[in-house]
Amino acid sequence: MQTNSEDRGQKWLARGGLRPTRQRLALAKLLVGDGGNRHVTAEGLYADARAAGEAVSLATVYNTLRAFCEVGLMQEITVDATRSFFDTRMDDHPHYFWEDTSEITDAPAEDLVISRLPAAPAGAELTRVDVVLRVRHIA
Amino acid sequence: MQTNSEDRGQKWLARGGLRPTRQRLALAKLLVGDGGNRHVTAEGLYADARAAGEAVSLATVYNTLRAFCEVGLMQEITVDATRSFFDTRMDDHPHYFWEDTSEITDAPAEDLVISRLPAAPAGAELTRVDVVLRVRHIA
DNA sequence: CTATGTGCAAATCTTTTGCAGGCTA
DNA sequence: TAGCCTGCAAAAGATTTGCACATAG
Repeated sequence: MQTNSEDRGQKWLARGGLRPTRQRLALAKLLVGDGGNRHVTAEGLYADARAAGEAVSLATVYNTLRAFCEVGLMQEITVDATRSFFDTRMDDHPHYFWEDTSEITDAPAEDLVISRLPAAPAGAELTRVDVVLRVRHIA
Repeated sequence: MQTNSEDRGQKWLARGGLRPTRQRLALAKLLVGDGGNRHVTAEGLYADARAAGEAVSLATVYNTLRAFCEVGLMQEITVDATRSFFDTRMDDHPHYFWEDTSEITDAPAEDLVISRLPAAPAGAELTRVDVVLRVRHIA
């Protein structure tokens, strides 16, 4: 129901310590309102917001996604050199990247087992391991 | 020696079935002349070419890298949303991405063992598995 | 000779930024 | 009220493209 998804967005936003402005609440609701994880591009979220009748500018969508990432509410996923994707799920998990439609979906983390991993080179520390399974719809 | 690296570039180019123009030979020589694998950006290779005294335009570098990828001489690596990287090594291998300097280096493939991998979703086929180890220089 | 390839500049696309006005705490 | 936010438009980067000229086969 509506109220529930609004609450969820509000709490989520509060967790990041960000001011609950109208625009941020609207975007938060779109992002976590239904509970599921979303993988969005700035343009895509902007389109969703407009479709939902929310008045938000594209620049604000960019700034807001960036802000959400900075406070640890989301993370950026790099799979396509031409577009940035953002994920509401914060744990380290693998993704499917659909090359023909440029979409991202979660891959089942329990089905990925890395039994050996290269160590970080001397003088370096490992910050994250990105695993992207590139897939394509069968013709 | 010079002749050797020129030969190498020439043969490499021929393998792709591309016409050996002056510009392509120059870039090929820079890319595979010393035998090692290179990870370059268009801007970076352009700078190298100019430094080597080769007259090549930036647009041609872009077009040429794209052409090399199309004929299977190189592959694009996606690790940074703002820049495209190209790799002369064609097998599927992991990379280190240095977050602080935006550089890419090869990670030892033998140290990566994936004992279980998520299957491609129904109706899809797996084309590649990208593994990027993000690292950072220790302060 | 004909099809490709090249170079320049302009165009495109995504993302960021400057600045004036608006709103939360 | 003070400081953070927002929106618009302009700026900034990276990459691509149109078109006239050059060149490999």
